[in-house]
Order: sequence, then C-alpha cells, then structure tokens
Amino acid sequence: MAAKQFVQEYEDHRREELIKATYMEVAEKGYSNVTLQDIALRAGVSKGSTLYYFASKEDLFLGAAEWMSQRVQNRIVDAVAIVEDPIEKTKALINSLFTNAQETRNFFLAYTDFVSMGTRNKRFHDLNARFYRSCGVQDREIIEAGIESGAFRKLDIEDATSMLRALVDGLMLQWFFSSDGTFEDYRRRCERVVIDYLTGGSVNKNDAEV
Amino acid sequence: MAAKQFVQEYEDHRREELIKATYMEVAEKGYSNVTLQDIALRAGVSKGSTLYYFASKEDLFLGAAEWMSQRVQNRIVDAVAIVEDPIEKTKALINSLFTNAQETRNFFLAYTDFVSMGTRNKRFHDLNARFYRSCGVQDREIIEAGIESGAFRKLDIEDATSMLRALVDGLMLQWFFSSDGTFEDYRRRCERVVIDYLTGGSVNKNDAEV
DNA sequence: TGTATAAAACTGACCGGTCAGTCAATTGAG
DNA sequence: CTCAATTGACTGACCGGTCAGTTTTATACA
Repeated sequence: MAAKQFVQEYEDHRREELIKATYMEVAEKGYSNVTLQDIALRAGVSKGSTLYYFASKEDLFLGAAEWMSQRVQNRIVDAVAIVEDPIEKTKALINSLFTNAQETRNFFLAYTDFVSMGTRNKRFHDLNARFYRSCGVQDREIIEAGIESGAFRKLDIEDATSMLRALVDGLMLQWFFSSDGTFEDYRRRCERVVIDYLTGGSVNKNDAEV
Repeated sequence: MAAKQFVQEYEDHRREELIKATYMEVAEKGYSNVTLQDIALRAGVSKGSTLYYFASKEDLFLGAAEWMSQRVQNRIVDAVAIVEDPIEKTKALINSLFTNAQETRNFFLAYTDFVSMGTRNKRFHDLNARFYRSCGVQDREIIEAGIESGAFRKLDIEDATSMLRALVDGLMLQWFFSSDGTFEDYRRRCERVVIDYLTGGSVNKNDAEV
C-alpha cells in the first residue's frame, strides 16, 4: 500500500512537471507553436513519455489550462483572506493578478491562448467558462460586502464585478502594447480606477492628483 | 493610361478580396489553423494565386490585420464625427466597436489573434502598437473635450482613456464566456459604466436603478 | 475587324520540412 | 523473472512555398 502510494505520488509528480513545462511553453510560444518535443525537453523527459502520461497533445494542454486556473484561483483566495477591509480586499485581488512583470506576462499570454482555444474547442470552452465563473465568486463577495458596509457606493453588483474583471484584463492588454508606462504604473492604475469607481472617488482623490 | 488604371484597380480588388477572406478565416479558425488553401477557397481563387499577390502567408495576414485596423478606425472616426456632446461621442465610440454580435465576434477573435502574434512577431507588434495608438487619439480627444466642457468630472486623462479602452476589451471578453446576458446587455453595460465613471454618476443614475 | 505576339494572371502538382502519434526495443526496480 | 516506465526511430498526414505550364488579356499590325 505504501509502495502503491509512492508510485502514485511519483506519477503525479511527473504529470505536474509535464503540465508546468507545457504552461511555460504556451506562454512563450503560443499553443500552435509548441511541439511535444519542446515540452519533453523542458520537462527533462523524452517525447514518448509525454504521450505515456497524457493521451494526446490536447489533453496535455487541457491539463495545463486547468492547473493555471487552479493556481490563480488559489492565489486570489489566499491574498483576499488575510485582509478585512473591502478596499484592501479589492487591492489584494488586483495584486494577486498583477504580481510581477514576468509572471503576469506568462499568465496573460497563456490565458489569451486558452481563451482563443476556448472559442473554437468545446473541451476548452467549458474549462474557461468555469474558470471565469469561479474567479467571479470572489470579486462578487467582496463587492457585495463593500456595498453592505458602506465602504463602496450603491452600485449594481453585476456592473461592478464586470467592471473589475474587465479592467484587469483590459489593462494587462494595454501594458503589452504601450511603450510608455511600466508594469507598476498599470498595476497602480488598475487599483486606482477600480477603487475610484467603487467608492465614487471618496478615497484616493489625493493619490490621483499626484 | 486608363487601361493601366483599370488593371491597378482590378489588382487592388483581388488583393482586397484575399485580405477579406483571410480576415474571415482568422476570425473563424485562428491564425495557425488557417491554410492558404482555406483562404484561396473562400476568395474563389486557387492556392497559387494567394502567393501571386502576397509574398508569403505572413504578408497576407499582415495585410488582413492592417485592413481590419483601418476599417475599425474609420468607423470610429465617422461615428464620432456626427455628434457633438462628449457623452454622445463616447457612446458613439463604444457603439462603433459593439456593432452587432456576429461582427463583433469576428472582430474580437481576429483582434486577439493578431494581438497574440504581436507579442511573438516583430512585424505584427509594430502594427498592433500603431493601431492601438491611433484609436487612442480619438478617445483622448473626446475625454479632454468632455473635461474641458464640464460634462465629465476632473479626471486624469491617462486613467480615463485607459479605463475606456480596457472596459471595451474586457467586456467583449466577458461576453464570450458568460452564458448569462445578451450582446446588447454587455454593450449597454459598457456605455453605463464608462459614462458613470466619466461623469461621476451625475448622468444616468436613473438608468442604473432600473 | 481579324490575327499574331507579348505579357500578365492564374493554376495545381510537386517538394521539402514539420510534427502528432505509434511501437518495438531497452532499462531498471522489486 | 516480471512488468511498468522510458526511449527515439519511424510513419503518415499536412502545409507553405515553388514552378512549369495554361489561360486570359492587352497590344501591335494588316
């Protein structure tokens, strides 16, 4: 039984190694430009092994997408849990997506790739929709609590959650294109605009004037 | 000379046909899944002809990206020109991007694909950055005028333009994933949230309460 | 107007390269 | 010895790009 356990863990480890390698490759090259050879090389195994652990290339990518979703979701939950104030929670949520330039870049590129697949491949579509919804639960709760407590103004919940999510995605996109402005500038802009919208500008007026 | 003119126009027509076909194929399948055969078939020519008019597959896609940019930009400029009020101008800008479900879907999918290429291919990156900047001129002018006239509250121009663009992109993304809410819902939400942010909620409070 | 000639437009078979997936052979732990 | 894990050579499908050849159009001339 102990041996069986060990084997299982070993197998899971291998699978995770392959998934991480896939995720990194997708971020760097984009789905269609990644070969099984690339993934195998990065994971330190042979090409044959990739298909020993996963039935197909598609399954491998599906695993990577799921892994990424889970990872981001956990990160959000953890970051939000350690603060109380709705405004701080909102900032924590934004910061758990805008972590640092390299990581955010990887995440965003992989994310858009999976999104793109999601619109064309049924299997990926379900996953993405689920991912999107599960993140949504977090921000909805924060915003509801914020309105309840009076920290935020009286807003339509749907509008506010949509706005928060749209701004994070949209500003990441802008950061990629704009040669003017650092990653940190965009992170702070996201915080500022969201909080400004939620509170009606009653909080960080002074910050904005700087 | 007249004949030469005709030939030129005919050639341009053919090129445009190929570009349109490429755009549609990209929207439906995504860059990497489109073959020259697909494009030729849709344009009603042979595969050989695609490379008679364009040096390579990449050039064909570059043409499609440029065409799309130009088309969207013209549409924005036209839509914005026929109204005066900053709030109406802002709505017109949003509506020229949220046209209808089918067209917006095609635009958005092609757009994200070109964006994805832009991060990996120098030639596409320049194009996208230019596109992004040229659209930016429009919204910046509108927002500056709005603040000047007092229709909008005193906002940081950068924050406001960023916010407008991010919200359009972000809400399109959401519309793809959400099974709840029609295209029209998202179009109106975009209008509502942007105007609410720009005016500080002094305009369509009543709308939001519905 | 009809005919000859040149040029441009167009075609699809073909080539070379790539890559997902297969499988027979090898390794090594128990 | 057994069997799961691992490998990489191999296969067949696919696709971008080439090119020799065909068709269409424009031009020149009688």
